[in-house]
Order: sequence, then C-alpha cells, then structure tokens
Amino acid sequence: MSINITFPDGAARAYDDGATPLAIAESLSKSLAKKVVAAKIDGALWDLTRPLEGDAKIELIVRDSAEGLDILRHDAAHVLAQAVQELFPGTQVTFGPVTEDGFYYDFARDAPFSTDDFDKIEQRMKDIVDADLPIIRTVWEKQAAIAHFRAIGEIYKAETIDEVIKPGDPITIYSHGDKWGDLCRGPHLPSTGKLGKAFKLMKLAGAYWRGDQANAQLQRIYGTAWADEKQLEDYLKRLEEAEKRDHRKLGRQMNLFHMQEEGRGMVFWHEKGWTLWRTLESYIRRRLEAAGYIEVKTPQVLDRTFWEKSGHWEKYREHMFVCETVEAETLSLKPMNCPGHVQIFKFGQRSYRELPIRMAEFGACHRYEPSGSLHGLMRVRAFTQDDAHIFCREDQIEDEVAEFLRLVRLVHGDFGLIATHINLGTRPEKRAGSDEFWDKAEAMMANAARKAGIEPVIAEGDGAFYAPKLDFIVKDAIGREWTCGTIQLDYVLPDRLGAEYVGEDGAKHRPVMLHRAIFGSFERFIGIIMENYAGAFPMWLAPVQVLVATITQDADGYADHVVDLMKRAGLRAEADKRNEKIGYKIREHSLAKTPVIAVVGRKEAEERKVALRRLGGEAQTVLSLDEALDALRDEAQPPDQRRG
RNA sequence: GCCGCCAUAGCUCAGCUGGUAGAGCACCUGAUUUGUAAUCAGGGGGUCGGGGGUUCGAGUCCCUCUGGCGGCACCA
Repeated sequence: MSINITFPDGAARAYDDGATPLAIAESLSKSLAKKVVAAKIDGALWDLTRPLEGDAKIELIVRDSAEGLDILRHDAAHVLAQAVQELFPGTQVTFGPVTEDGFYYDFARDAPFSTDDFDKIEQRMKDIVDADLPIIRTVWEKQAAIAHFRAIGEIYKAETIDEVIKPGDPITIYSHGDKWGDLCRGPHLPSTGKLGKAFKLMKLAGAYWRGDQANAQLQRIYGTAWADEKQLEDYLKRLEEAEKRDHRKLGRQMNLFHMQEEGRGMVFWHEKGWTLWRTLESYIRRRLEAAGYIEVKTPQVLDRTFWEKSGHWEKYREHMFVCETVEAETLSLKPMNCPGHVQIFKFGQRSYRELPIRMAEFGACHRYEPSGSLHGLMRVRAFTQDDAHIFCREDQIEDEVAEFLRLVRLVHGDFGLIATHINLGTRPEKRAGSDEFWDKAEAMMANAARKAGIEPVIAEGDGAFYAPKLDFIVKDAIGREWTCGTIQLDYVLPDRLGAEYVGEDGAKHRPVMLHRAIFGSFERFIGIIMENYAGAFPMWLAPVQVLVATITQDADGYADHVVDLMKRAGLRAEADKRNEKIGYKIREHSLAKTPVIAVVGRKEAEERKVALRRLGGEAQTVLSLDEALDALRDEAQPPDQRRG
C-alpha cells in the first residue's frame, strides 16, 4: 500500500503507507529535515513523527517560520515545566502557552519561586535538551485522562479536561520519554534535543487561575525562545533599545516631568514638559476647530447627587475621588466629562437644526486606579483628555463617525504613528440593550469605518457595556503597537440625563452621543510620542527648538540678540553662554536632543551670521541671520500650519 | 488590589561571608576665553526609603510599613 502526498507547489509523490512527515522531509533534503519542526496535513498541524493516515496535502513547517517558532516555544514551555517539576517536587502544572516572543508556564506551588532559581532551572532545561528525550504523543479517553491526572496529583489538569475540553475533542498527552508528560493539543517536536538552546527565562509574575481574580493565584514564569542564538541576541538587543526610549527614563533625563510618593499617579509637569503639552494642546485645538467642534469647560468637582443621576455613583463609586465638606456635603472630582457636557446641551432648548453639536473639552479627570496598574504617564490617576462628545441624530451617526476616523488618521500622521488597523469592539457578555439594538449599532459602526475607507477588525466582546466602539491601533517607530484614538456610541446617558431636542416634527427627541478622543489623555499621548521619537522630537514639538551656543564671551551680546530675534519669530530659543568649550556645549545639547544648535563666535558676530548644526548630523551650514530666521521659522511650523 | 523582585549622594552605580560609606557624572569655587560630542584643580553633599528587632556592633541578617519595577486582575 502506498499513499499520495501533494506538496505546496502542486507536485505529488507516493510514499509507503504510514510514512511520517519527517521521513517525507528526509526524502526531499537532509538540510530541510534538519530545519523542519512540524507539518501541516490538509491544513491541520501534525507531529513530524506521527504516521499519515492516507492521501494528503503536506506543508512542512521550518523552525524559523512564524508557525515553527510557535512550536519551538511551546516545546520550551514543556521543557520548562519538566525542569521545574524535577527541581521542585510537588509543583503542579496548569497552563503554558506561547506568547508574542516567547512562552510562559503557570505553576501551582505553595512556596514562591525566586528569580534566583532561574539559573538552576535554565541549566536543567539545557540538560533536558541534551538528553534529547523522544517526545511521544498518546491519545486518551476522557475519564481515563482525568483519572490519570488526579492520580499523579495534577488537579488543575484534571479540571481542565473535565470542564474545558469539549466532548468528542481528542485528548492527547505529550511525554518526554518516560520522564514527564502534559496534556496538550500539540504538535510538538520529535525530541527535546530539537529545541536547541536559544531560550532564556525572563521574569516571574503572579497570575490568576483562568485569569479570574476570584481563583487561586499561580506563579507564572516567562521565557523567550528563538530558532537560533542570533535571533535570541537580536531580541535581547531590541529589549535594550526599547528600554532606552522608556518615557519615564527620558522624562527625568530631559527634565520634562516627575512624579513622587505623595501623589501616586499624578504628574508634576516641569517647564519643558509643559511647553510640549501646550504645543500639543494648541495643535489639537486648531484641528478640532477646523473640524467644526466647539470648546467648553465644566466643573472639576460636583455634588454626589449629580453622579447619582449620571449613574456613576452606583457603578464607579470605588474609582472616584470623593470628598466631604465641613457642611457635610459629599462631592466627587469628575471621573469623566460627559455628564457635564450633557448639562450644557440641556441648557435651554435645542433644535434639530443645531445638530450635530461637537462639544470638546480639555477635561481634567481623576480616577482612583488600582495601585498596581499605575505606569508612568501611561496609566495615571489625574489626566486631561482631549475629550469631545458629539450630540447627533441617529441618521447622522455614520457620517460623524466616518468624519472622526478621517481626523484621527490625519493626527496620527502628524506624529509619525503608523495606522495598522481599527478594532470594532462588539457586544460584551454583560451588556445593556437588546440583540436587535446591538445588531444595528455594530452594523452602523462597521459601515462608518468603511465610509472612511477602513475595514474594521472585529474585537469580539470588546465593546462598552452600552454600545460598540472603534479603537485605532497604531505602530510606533520600533514596531510596538498602541491603542490610540477611540469613538464610542452611547444611547444610554442622554436618556438617563434627559437630553432632548425639538425635531422637524415639533416633537421632542433623544439625541445620540458619541464619546471620542484622539490623544486619549495628554499624559499618555506624551508618553507614546516620547517613546516613538526616542525623545528626539521634531522641531515643532521640541521644548527648546534652537540653542544658541557661544564660543567666547566676545559673542555673548550677539547671542542675546540672536535669541531675541528668534523668540520674536516665534521660535523657542535659548542661549548657552557658559564658560565652556564649544565641544562641551555641543555634546551636552546634542544629548538633550535639541534639534538645532546655532554656534556663534567672534566671526559670526562680526558678519551677522549663525552656524547651524542639526541634531544627528555633523555638518554645519553658515547662514546670514535673516536667512536662518526664515528657514528655522518654516521648519518649526506645526504640520497643520505648514505651507504647501 | 494580588504575586515576585528592588530601594546606598541630584543621576548611574560599587560596597565580599555583619566591623561603622565610595566612584563617575551633576552641583559650588577658582583657573582657563576656548571653533563643533566631555579643559584643569579644589570643595560641598548621604540619620544607606521609614519604623522595629537580632547582635558587643547592621548599608549588610529578620519583621513591618511606604514607594518603585515586572506581570496578573482592573481600565466606565
């Protein structure tokens, strides 16, 4: 008997019945057989050593492909689990999946692991690789598998089979020789030796069983694994690069802001950071004005009864900063701007002719975020949103959403952020509203995205509890993804707070509200662009745009004059007249990432010139003062005010 | 909030198995007036995160609190 095997290029060959993918790979080429880690048989993943069961289409997966890496990493997780269980008897395994650049395994053990254990565990993992244990797949019947795991004290595995695996699904256990075995879907490598040693344990963390805070907390060990040592080194280098751009580090180095113990999650903006903030605020304000928004300002603190009406008191009380006055009033700092905006909408009578009303506010909000979630500027307790609410009729939703999406794309482009896709967050499990409502609302959001020329990616269950939302996902300069820019539909709040307008028919109607933000919060957005630009802001954003450095005291007067003219031309300029060598000043201001250094010495002062040096370059251009002012003024224009 | 790790000068860090704190940069003073990524010399600066304990003796060991970091959970 023989079977027919078809390859991706369409070629076909006959093999003995029961041939394995590994044998097939060997028949093609030795080097291929070395690199191959698994196969796809008729599209389904298949172990290399698992005999084929008939005619099939085959696709071989090599170790440095995306799918191949996943298999290596999954094996690394198994090898980790074996190592841990050998070194720490009594530890239970739970779940050990692949991550974006590695893997983790969650263990249940009473005593805590320590990162000091990593060396020992890694060494044992390498021993297991050296032992080159065959990895064997066995198929089990459900009750037998449960009994097996119970018998060896693996309660979590038994529970997984009992509760998670659907009846009829095959239950497979992969074993490393006769030493160790784990419930697993597979596929896996033929033997542990194939894993190689390009892996490293990275960090230790707590994680809840099945991701639920109500369950036991397990100990998670994270690792990274790659096809070869070179890839591992590259990855570790990338991590170092990312660390250098960390906005918390840059914030201190560049003297933009700081935070301190007494105000966890609160930012002290220093002069330079605040200059950056104001630049962003002016920019986005112009963009919003051009897009037909009005701007308002609502109170920072409001009475408890207000938040009771809005529903926040009942639902979000524990995240609100509440205070009591001597007159026994209970007040809360606003966690959101929307209820305030509804009050402005409700002031006086609204006509359908006024809609849509696009009401913006740079609203400072306070939310009591859990202490463990705070993270630099990215997650804070006091922040200012570039918030706006669009009040409109139902038939205006699609156009308003589409128009907003276009605006967001424009803004992203101005900051060098590359749009990757838009997520459409659909109905979550806990939600308000009927299925008919959600069908309609989700369809409207999807249509709006298409109107803006974007096909949304469905993010199942990711919507707000009252309506679906669209989120932008962008990539920064080193390929990391950020969620930035969001719009959410809301029928609930206008209803709750009684917002109405008089329609064409003379009757009262409920408007719909669209909650939307582009930056999200100034704090977080500044964090994102700091990391995106690695602190080297383009001219229009740089807190100091031009640094005028003198060579000798003879040029001090001229330097002051140059700075004065630059400031009059709207540039942010400073002089460095310290008694230091020019090389010292250039080094210092280059490290501070100042975009332009203008060097002035005796020669420049006499000829009324400046020698300009751009950040990152070594060349200098000597221009007359007037030419330099013209050129720099042009360069410093915000993108929305640029000519041409 | 939960789990693990960490906390020494303004910053980055050294300080072995307990014997009473050090470097570089920054800062201040002086000299130097300098031509494109660090001029030289001198000086000041730390109740070693707070509190408690063990010990003849604690930066070092133990407990506890606070904060930071990495995850988990949360993110209206």
